[in-house]
Amino acid sequence: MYVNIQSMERADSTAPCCPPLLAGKITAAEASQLAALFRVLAAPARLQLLSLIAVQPQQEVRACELVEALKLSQPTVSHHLKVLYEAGLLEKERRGNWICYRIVKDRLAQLQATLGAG
Amino acid sequence: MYVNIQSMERADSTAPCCPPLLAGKITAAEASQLAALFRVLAAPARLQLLSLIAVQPQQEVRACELVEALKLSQPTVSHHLKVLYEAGLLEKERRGNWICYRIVKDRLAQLQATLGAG
DNA sequence: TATCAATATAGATGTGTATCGATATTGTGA
DNA sequence: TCACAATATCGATACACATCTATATTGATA
Repeated sequence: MYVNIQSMERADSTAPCCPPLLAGKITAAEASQLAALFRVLAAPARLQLLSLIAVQPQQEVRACELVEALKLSQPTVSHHLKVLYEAGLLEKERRGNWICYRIVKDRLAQLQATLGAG
Repeated sequence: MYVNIQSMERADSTAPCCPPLLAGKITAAEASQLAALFRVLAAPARLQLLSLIAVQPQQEVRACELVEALKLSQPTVSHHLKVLYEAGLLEKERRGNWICYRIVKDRLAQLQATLGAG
């Protein structure tokens, strides 16, 4: 029972994503949802994107800067940004020709919380 | 640059696994290692296994109990337990005919820490 | 409106892995 | 030593997805 992360609905980053992993028996559906989120983090390129965005002075980046930094093709970077966005881990904003991405820290904190005992 | 999780060396769960994701620019190698760890958690069956082990009164389970609980074949469960073990997330101990698994909480805490700002 | 830069989508390809049935291994006890 | 139970390994299959090139879309500006 998998959730295809390439066709995920945009996550609601205000709602808690999942119950703590160790605090009680999770259901198959919960496991599937949580696994889909971890799958988003299970790609080196996406971790590098998050890291790169986090170290920016303004905490945000234009997509084109990330293409240069990652040494991956523009479509590939665009794909990864979309996956992160749809997982609720990034938010974006158009500024003229550019699209600027920021990390949604709350969402990351939620995910972090699931690894605790709750 | 991927790390094949099906042929991972047993992780040293005493050594810190990875730098915090948001505290500085991580290298491609660090991203690859960390992604491999998240890939271990990116399977619903493995999350259910962790959850099931965590709720046991003694915090440990025999493998055969997990087969019944997960409704997956015995070889499949054995495979997932191996992946979790090699990632350093489980430890095991033979007791006669049985093999008992326990969660390595420190390892999980390390992983949790990487999702923070460090 | 036409052009250009930035970003997104489409389609194709190769690889990793979740799952299974069949079989091997290992340890216990008769 | 043999039979049985628990676990692990093997080989095959199907599918998700990371990546690419080519192309479409979008917004700004001349």
